[in-house]
Amino acid sequence: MPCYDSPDLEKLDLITVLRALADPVRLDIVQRLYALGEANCAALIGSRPKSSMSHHFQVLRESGILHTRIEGVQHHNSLRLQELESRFPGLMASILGNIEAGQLRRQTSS
Amino acid sequence: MPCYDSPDLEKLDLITVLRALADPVRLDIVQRLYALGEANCAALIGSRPKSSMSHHFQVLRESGILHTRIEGVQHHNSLRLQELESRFPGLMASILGNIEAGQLRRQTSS
DNA sequence: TCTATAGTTCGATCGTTGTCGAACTATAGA
DNA sequence: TCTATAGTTCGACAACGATCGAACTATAGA
Repeated sequence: MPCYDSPDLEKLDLITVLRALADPVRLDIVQRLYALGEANCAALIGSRPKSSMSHHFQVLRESGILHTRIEGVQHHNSLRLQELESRFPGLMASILGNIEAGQLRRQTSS
Repeated sequence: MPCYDSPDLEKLDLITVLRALADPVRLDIVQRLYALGEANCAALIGSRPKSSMSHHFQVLRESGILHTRIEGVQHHNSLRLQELESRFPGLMASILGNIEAGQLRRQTSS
């Protein structure tokens, strides 16, 4: 099982990112992941089947939104906020703005 | 032919807006519309068939991104930047940021 | 080595959406 | 009233994407 290397910054495509975010399940994953900081898949699945969620994680990974760190049998997911901010300034802040305004800038500027 | 009333601010849905933007043809329309300020359909069509473009305009209208002012036989389209900014702060700026940074704030704060 | 756990891959199904030609509607101008 | 123009609506088709069960892979722990 490889280490899921994330796509390079300059390869991130706005359409791809928007499409990845434009799904209720994935937007929920992104927003909860933001609240949690880092989480494994199980913590984000809820009641949906694993195969469905695995698909959504794959879309988020391949679009560059999500980074997956493998530790043993668990996959720790986190948002690539810095990379996304430098590639598409303000985008994630506006998406996450509904949750808690202002926190993203604080988090990414460190 | 009715006057295409735009959906109310509080009815705008983030998923719907993101889905509307997550299409290359529509994102192109939005970006060119931003550059032009206001334009009729013909000015934005390019080489595509009218029926395809009419579909995209409908999606953009119904999602709340676009406002259509009817004048005689022509439909004048413009972005609802103020409304979008107040409903989803920073979203359109980040989408349009690739084009010309800073101009959106200047335009919407007037 | 055996089992449980975490997550992926595969394949099928099904609803959604983009595309486009053809017919239609409505307005402006001759 | 006739014609041209601007754009919509309809219907068909194809492609894509979400969902989910079942089988699979890989690691941790007993």
